[in-house]
Amino acid sequence: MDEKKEENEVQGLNFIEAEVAKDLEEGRNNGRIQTRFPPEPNGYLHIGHAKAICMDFGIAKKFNGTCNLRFDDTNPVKEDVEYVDSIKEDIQWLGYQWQNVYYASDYFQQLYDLAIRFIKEGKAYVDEQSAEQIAAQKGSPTVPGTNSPYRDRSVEENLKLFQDMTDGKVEDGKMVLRAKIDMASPNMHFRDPIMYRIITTHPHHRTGWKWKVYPMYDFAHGQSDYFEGVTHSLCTLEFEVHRPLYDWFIDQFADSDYRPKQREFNRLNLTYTVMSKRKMLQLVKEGLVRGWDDPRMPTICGLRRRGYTPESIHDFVYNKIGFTKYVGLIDMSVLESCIREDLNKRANRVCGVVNPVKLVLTNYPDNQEETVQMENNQEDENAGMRDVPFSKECWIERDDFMEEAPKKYFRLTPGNEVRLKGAYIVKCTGCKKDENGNVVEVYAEYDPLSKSGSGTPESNRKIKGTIHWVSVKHALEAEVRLYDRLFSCENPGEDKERDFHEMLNPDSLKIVKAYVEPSLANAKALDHYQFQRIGYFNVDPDSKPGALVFNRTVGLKDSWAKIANK
RNA sequence: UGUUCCUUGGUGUAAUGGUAGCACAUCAGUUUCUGGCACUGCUUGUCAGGGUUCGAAUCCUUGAGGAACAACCA
Repeated sequence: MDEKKEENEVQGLNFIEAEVAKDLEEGRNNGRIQTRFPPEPNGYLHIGHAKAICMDFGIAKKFNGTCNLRFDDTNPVKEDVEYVDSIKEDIQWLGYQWQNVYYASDYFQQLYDLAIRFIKEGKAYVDEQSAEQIAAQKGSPTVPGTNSPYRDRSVEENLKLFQDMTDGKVEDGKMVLRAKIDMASPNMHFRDPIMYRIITTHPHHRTGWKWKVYPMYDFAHGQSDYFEGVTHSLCTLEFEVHRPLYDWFIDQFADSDYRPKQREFNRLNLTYTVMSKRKMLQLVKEGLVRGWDDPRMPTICGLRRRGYTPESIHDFVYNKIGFTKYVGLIDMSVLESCIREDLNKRANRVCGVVNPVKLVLTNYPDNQEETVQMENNQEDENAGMRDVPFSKECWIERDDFMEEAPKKYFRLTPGNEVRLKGAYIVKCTGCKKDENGNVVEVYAEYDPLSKSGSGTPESNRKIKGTIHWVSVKHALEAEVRLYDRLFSCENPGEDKERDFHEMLNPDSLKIVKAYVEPSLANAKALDHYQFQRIGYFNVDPDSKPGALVFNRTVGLKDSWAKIANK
């Protein structure tokens, strides 16, 4: 019985959750669960961070623990408050709330005192070689390193020199504090890792000019976890090699059985985009995108502006990609299917014509107009109906007319009938072309008895094709931004041969003039819609009444395009 | 020729010694006043060899392939 129950509990847990469950069961750290999300405030959060956020906050939620936000702000050269604010905003938008906000810089004094203790115990020394010399002595993964000539200084000398570093008496780069461990260790991270370096050129965004020495990641992260009482320090796979050092540092000074546990999971890689901060920064700095929140960026703010919902991202992370130790590459189509699924339920349907051509109903009275009713969302029974004006001339998609159509083309072509969504059945009679052969107007005759919902036998006729439309007289002009993948190759981050710029998709953004139905006049920023038969769109923050701007979040699946391409 | 980690359909992920399943993608249908949604069905998989076992994707072993690590970055 008990065995059965245990099995059920382990079901559906990823490997990290399973380990946490086990720790809990064994009473590790008094049954306490505490995690942290530790971003460095040197860039905007991206979808890969969203995965880590779901893990860190999700574990705390699932096991009744707490999760804190801790900024890993140990390098003032790169960090800035600008990023602190955006990071907080993005986490909350994703639907998570931290227990406390902490900063690694909160622990600068504590870390410093600990460094002094290491020196006094003969476990750290001041090295005054150049970065190049130190690197040369490190050896390589296959060749052991050699000891620094300064490795065996006296405690007193080390203490004095570290004090000089602290007091700003030493120039940047002239001295570092290193842990004295093992220059021959097969793990490179044990070859006397640097604990402190001197930075006097930049003020810290929180401590100003107070400190001249700053701790390195390996000496700051694990210790911060320990000071805070973190029980599970979850991070990505590249830190796996750091784990023995993480444990080593803590073992040197821990005074109880409590131990934080670092565990690693795979980071997210997505096709047709890049996730490295360096490359994203390059995209922004070089103006290759319009900013960190450009809807083509994989940033949280970019996805938000693009029309992604927190729910869709959560579904993607938890139910679609999972957490493992295998470094894979997720197809963008998986993310796209998540947002389609979410928006299918919540986005109201509207008519928007993105590539317009005029349709004239030759037998419809010239000045007549009328109102037809359309369902807002047939996937949501509470969504209701709306009125849409109809008249003799309508904008329709260029793609919905072909003078000479192939088989299985169910749209307008001379002699063929289609249903104008929510209105009438019309029969195509021809078109007008300009001197270059471009279609400028399409002609059709409507069947007055076929009005949708009228219940007449004519209205109930089965017509193979239904197209959307917007009355010319009532149409609102809108700017529509059609986004496509940012890169034209699957894994731009991996391709070291080709230049980054060459791999960019030149058609990642197309801006078009579109016509939308008048109900959209007061659409608010970030509102989601489905432009029927076209795709999901949301209102860009640039949008204003009278100057509407829409972003294409993602297109609808288009099985006609597949047939047509064959 | 070091250390650590990884390898299940095209992609990602389940199966925790006992029926290899799911999602996305693909293909073929049904349905449809969205060529959407929904529904049905097809195809495709345990990296290789050896061992333990009544039974192995799972445990052991050898090999192959891949990743991370040589920043005064995190």
